[in-house]
Amino acid sequence: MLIGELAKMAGCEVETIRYYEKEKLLTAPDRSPAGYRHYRSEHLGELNFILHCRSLGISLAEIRQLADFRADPTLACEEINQLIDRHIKSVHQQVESLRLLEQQLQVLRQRCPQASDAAHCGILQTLVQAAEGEGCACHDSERSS
Amino acid sequence: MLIGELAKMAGCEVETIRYYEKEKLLTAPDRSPAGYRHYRSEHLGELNFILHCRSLGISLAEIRQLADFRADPTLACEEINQLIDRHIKSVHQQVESLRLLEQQLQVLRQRCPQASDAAHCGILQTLVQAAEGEGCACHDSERSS
DNA sequence: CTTGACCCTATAGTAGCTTCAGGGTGTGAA
DNA sequence: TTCACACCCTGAAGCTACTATAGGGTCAAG
Ligand SMILES: [Zn+2]
Ligand SMILES: [Zn+2]
Ligand SMILES: [Zn+2]
Ligand SMILES: [Zn+2]
Repeated sequence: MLIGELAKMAGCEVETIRYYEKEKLLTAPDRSPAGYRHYRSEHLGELNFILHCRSLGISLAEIRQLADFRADPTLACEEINQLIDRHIKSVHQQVESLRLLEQQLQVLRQRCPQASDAAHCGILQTLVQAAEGEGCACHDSERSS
Repeated sequence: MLIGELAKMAGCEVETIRYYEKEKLLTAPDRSPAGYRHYRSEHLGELNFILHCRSLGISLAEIRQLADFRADPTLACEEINQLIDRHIKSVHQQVESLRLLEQQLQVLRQRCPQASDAAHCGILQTLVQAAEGEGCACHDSERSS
């Protein structure tokens, strides 16, 4: 299987595969005399493992760890669990801060209910006033709520 | 006011200020004979404007646009509103996808209720099986829900 | 006249790819 | 056979928004 076919089967870009190989996440395949990479089904498994972890937002460094645990399964379950726990925590924090952000943006958006020109844009006014240290609707709502 | 004082007043790093100047977000200040940057209160306003926008997750490219509207306020309120609307939409999408991600991670986590060794780690097993194309608890819960 | 806190520039590093430049390979058709 | 075209290769640069590092200059106090 050539790299383009592997990419199609796994649903990723050719460049991504080469990148994972360079980063030593994917074991290097055999090469044809012309230098073409030739993959087998085990490579598809490896690649899917990486892509699946990536779709869960797991970093390449963490995936490297997981792959090591996979290769040497005598220990480390506890570490795997902790890795996922840490990850859940950080995703949760991201969700919380983005939700706050969304609220702040909506408050800001309401400052300009109908469009006129920039001189009278409530959004721009709010941003400029905040820069002058006068407090802002968006971040003040955080305290008052 | 020297760069260190400005940084302290605005609550950012000195390097960040120099970076914004290089990116033409901040107007270049006068220099002392020795080459030191000397800032005035208007610079603090500019910098606070940028930092406040950044705290709302607005990109530097978008801040550049907003600063342009601020400089030439004859038009463009509608564009400002649209910029914020687009931004709210993208933040909202991020929140949604991260919430889904958190759910998936929690499903995955439950596959390993108690630690033993990696060979029996439900998390690792789930990830490996998913890579073999057998379907996974984490992403299948998406469909079943 | 030296110490230490500050300032300067230019460059490289971060994450996870994507894109580009500049070239080779392999196959089907004219 | 020779051409076109799709695919493959490498190495380097680009993306975001900074942060860090190297190597040096300035200034006030003691
Ligand atoms: Zn407006
Ligand atoms: Zn605000
Ligand atoms: Zn486990
Ligand atoms: Zn899954």
